[in-house]
Amino acid sequence: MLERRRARRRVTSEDVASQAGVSRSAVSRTFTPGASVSQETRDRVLRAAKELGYRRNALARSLTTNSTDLIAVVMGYLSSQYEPYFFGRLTARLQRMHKRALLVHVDDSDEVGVPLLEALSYPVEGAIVAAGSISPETAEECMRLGIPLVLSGRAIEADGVDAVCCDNFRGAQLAAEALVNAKHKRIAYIGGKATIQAEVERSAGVRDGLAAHGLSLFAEERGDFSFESGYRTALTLLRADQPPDAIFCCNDAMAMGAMDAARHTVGLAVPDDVSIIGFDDIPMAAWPGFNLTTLRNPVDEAVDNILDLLQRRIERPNLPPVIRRIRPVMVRRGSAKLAQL
Amino acid sequence: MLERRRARRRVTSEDVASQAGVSRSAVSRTFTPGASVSQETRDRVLRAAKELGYRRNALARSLTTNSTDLIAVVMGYLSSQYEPYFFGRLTARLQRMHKRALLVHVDDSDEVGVPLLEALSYPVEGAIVAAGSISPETAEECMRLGIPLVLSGRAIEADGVDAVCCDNFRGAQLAAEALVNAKHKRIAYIGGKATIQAEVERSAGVRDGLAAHGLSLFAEERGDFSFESGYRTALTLLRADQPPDAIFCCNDAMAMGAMDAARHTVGLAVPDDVSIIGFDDIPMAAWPGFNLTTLRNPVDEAVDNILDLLQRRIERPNLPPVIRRIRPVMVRRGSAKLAQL
DNA sequence: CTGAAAGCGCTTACAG
DNA sequence: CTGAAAGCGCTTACAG
Repeated sequence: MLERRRARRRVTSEDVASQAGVSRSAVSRTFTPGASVSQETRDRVLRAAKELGYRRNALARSLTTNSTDLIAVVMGYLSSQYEPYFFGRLTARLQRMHKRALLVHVDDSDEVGVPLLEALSYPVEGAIVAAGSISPETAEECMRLGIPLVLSGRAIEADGVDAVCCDNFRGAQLAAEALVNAKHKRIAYIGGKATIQAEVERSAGVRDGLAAHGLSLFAEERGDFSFESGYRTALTLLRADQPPDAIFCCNDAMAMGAMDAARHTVGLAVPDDVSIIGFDDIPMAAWPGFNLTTLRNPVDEAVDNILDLLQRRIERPNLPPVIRRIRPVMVRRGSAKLAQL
Repeated sequence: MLERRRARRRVTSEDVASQAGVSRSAVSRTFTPGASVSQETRDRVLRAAKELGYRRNALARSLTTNSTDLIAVVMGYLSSQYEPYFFGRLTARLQRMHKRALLVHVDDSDEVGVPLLEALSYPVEGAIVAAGSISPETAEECMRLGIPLVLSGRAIEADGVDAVCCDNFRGAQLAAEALVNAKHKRIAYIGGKATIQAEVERSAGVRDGLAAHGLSLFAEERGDFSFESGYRTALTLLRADQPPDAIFCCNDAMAMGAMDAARHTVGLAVPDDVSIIGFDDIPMAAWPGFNLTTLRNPVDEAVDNILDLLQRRIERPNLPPVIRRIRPVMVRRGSAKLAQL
């Protein structure tokens, strides 16, 4: 019975101190790199700590050191193929930096305000927003609380808020140019949800790329970034009297849906009858069945930049806000007929 | 300049108290549901809190209440398609229970010991292990620290450790039976990494299901759960002099790889030339291009059970350990010729 | 209903 | 190098 109650109460530095016959200060010092403790004291403390199973309480510690190593990370359902890939990298890197991710879940298109602010009752050192949308008011509130904010894939103009985004406009321009150079004449676009920044920018980019050659979009549909929506909208495009000879899709999942529609349902060859280009270069894009030509949205580079900006702003909270744009690169695989380089 | 310094220091209950002209106790009470405060005091505190942008510090609070609402969650790179799906659900549910996930990242096949134990310096109320492997020693250590542990998809025998797993053996049996009933004669198996529990159990199950009808595996290959490995090993099977007429794969990703190999590379029709069955029923299995027949590993049911067990053990730490098995269900789509039900 | 005080588990000047 | 003491931001008996 005694055993049981003992198991439940966490061992404290006081326990270790009395077991080792030293003060709590000595215990604290042995676990603080660089603090001055004699070898003998240190050994006794270490021994006692081991016997008792002591682990210092990071929270109690943070109360005095004022550093928690906690970073709030806002994520959604990870339902796209891109998100989990990004997220896995991000959390791995965070851990390597000895920071801990405190998760905030938001339904994908919700404003992050309430759940994020709730999470901020834990004294995090910063927050990374990689899902949902964030209002200027929420950003302002974080600023007031002194919590540095870094947005991923979404940018707003606000003091103390940094962002890293793919250069979506440029990427879509590249896709349009490559398609035009390969003599495609009827270039269609399948967009994502109109409220999402990536859609706005990619949509503008493809139009701009076409306009530079005196062309405009031959046809256009709107999906919701899901495979299914790519499949469905591609069907509409490909069954028209005049089908497109190329489709640029706002993300890879929709591009894959479009490939499926062309090949399995309409009976068209890709890329011989229709070229298809996606965006993101998720791992699945390289699968032989898809072998998708796409614009790579470089995950590691994005993660590096996010962490770098966060660090910077933790150290110097009053820096002017920055938006870093990551250059996408064209990955040529088999789903589009493109001119030789 | 003063402004700046003010922004950096977090507003405390002391600040609110003096602004409102009340004691810290009063502040604490207004934020503690059910505590007795007069309406007037409450109003003044609320007003002051709002003006100052006060948010009570969950960590400082936890020091006295002894409850942090923090749950450590061990995850990997989310590289399979199943993991992010599972993980998104888990964190959503956790948040709805007003628990916060503290993330622990492990490289997928590593032992979780070091990173998990490090995370436990934060006073979490429990831990969920959904990636990596866990040694009895690590489990024992968690037990000593009084941290309830629930494993997902992996089971070990240890006091104070609960687990929820798919009934993999049963699922694989079902696949074997369905294939035999549909008169397949040459049934092959593509396994996953031999060290993973799901592989061990699914492999045993398919053999058992076959043996019940006097059959045994016609051929066998080993992949690593990735699409690529399914593709590669299926190629070997299908290019043999005597190819199988059915392939059961240890997970959906490999089954999709096998489908791709059959259709795009070898030129075989699925299911007319070869039936293919996967395991898990990841969202992608339903995509038209795959339309994969598979065993559903029910995510929501798993999550419910994990959370239920965790709750139970937090309340009653000394309960005997339990392993809950979730029944998989056969999802009949188009990738396998099966007998009518 | 309210406030002064003790306490949660730690760290860090301070004095020795 | 070491320990006693104060303090981090909160909560909770206790007394009024």
